[in-house]
Amino acid sequence: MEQPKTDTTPTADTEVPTQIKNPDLVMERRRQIIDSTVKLFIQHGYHKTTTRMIAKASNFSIGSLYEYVSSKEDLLYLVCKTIHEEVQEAVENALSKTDMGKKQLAQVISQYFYVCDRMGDHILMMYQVTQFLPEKWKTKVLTNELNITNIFINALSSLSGKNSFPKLDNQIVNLVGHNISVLGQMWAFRRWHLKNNFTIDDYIKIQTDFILGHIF
Amino acid sequence: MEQPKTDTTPTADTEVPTQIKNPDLVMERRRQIIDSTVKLFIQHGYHKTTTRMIAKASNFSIGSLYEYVSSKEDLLYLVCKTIHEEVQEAVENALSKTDMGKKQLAQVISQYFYVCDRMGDHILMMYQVTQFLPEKWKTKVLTNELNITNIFINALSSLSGKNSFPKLDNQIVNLVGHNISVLGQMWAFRRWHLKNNFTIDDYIKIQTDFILGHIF
DNA sequence: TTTATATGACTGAGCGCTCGTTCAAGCATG
DNA sequence: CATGCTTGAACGAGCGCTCAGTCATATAAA
Repeated sequence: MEQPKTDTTPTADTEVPTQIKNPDLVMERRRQIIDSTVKLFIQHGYHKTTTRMIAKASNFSIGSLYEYVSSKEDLLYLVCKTIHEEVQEAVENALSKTDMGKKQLAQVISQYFYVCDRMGDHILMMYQVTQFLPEKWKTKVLTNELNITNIFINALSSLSGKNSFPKLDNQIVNLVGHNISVLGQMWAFRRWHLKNNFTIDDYIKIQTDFILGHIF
Repeated sequence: MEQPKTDTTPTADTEVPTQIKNPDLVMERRRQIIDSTVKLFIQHGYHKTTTRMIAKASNFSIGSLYEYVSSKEDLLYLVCKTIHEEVQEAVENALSKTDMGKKQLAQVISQYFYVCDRMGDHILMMYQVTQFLPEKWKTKVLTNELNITNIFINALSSLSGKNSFPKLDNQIVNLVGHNISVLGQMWAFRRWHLKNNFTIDDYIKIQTDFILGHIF
């Protein structure tokens, strides 16, 4: 298994500094802050969401906010990280239930696409917002993104050559993994059109056929 | 043919107001402005690009800038529109060369993907920037995006049922069109990973196989 | 041809405002 | 009293946009 290790220390990391001594308090407060921030970012975007709005929505003063988080950019990073953790967990859950046989690939795809449906707002927001991360955090966030894609890649490669699946070259497996990842996200970032023409179940059905090459 | 009509009045539209009387001058100056703005937006993003930077890069005073363009948001719209026109033209060019037979679909995909490679910066920028458009303009920009996707959809549907292609249901054609569109753009917005692992020609080769169902 | 006037492109200092961030002072707990 | 947490007024950099004024050129009058 080439499964890359993902550090999933919930959010108590020392990565982002804080003035507060009690680490439990930090975790609890940051939860609150991140939760309200996610909502605000989804609703207004990064720039139109002010630190004051965030403070108010989390029932803090701005002063307090800056005790728990050192800058708006750092907060943005925490937000991205939390969302990725949520997606990753959901996907891994879906994966653990099935043992990668023939039709199970379709299962995994389907589960993942449901996650994308449920978290559409979050996914869209991530697309819009990663650009504002300082380089240091951007790299980390892209790594997290890659971690999720790697789940598919690993699933595919564990399948390659078995159960009437053709033996697939690494490059192909790699790219197909990315395709699955992106076609899921596409449901989020093209929903302005897709939701008018498909239900999520239509979408899953057709895309699964598409991915598995049943169309042409 | 369900080809939707696309208004391709270059950029002389009355859509975006100006104080300047001479329409030729408006066209010429706006060209300059849009050109430098595209570069700046690609380099710094929308928010970090100030109107003063734009003015300087176009060899104007800010005052003058605002004679030709009524707000930064309007300018953003002009930028998006111009890029879409460029993509659309390139795609239509590619399409007109081949007469939609069997292998020509692969040709079109390949041409489109080359456009996405060449205009990667622009495509990425559009993804990051559409969110800042006022609703009125956003709708128009999404329509332009759809126009491009429709080129693929029309190509596919003119192909459906002929030349050993299966007869495809409308929904499927529709979605596959979007998939082609997005898989092209993916080369731009995932290049942080893809460019390390594929050349554009690798990418085209594998994706074409993928789309045409030759993989599984 | 010269002079007076009108036009409209162009200039850039500056207004009004927002926003991220800080810090001196307050409060609660042990 | 000390420590740890909270508060919100204050700061100042930076932004989009305006507007009173300049200047080159075109037109009209003499």
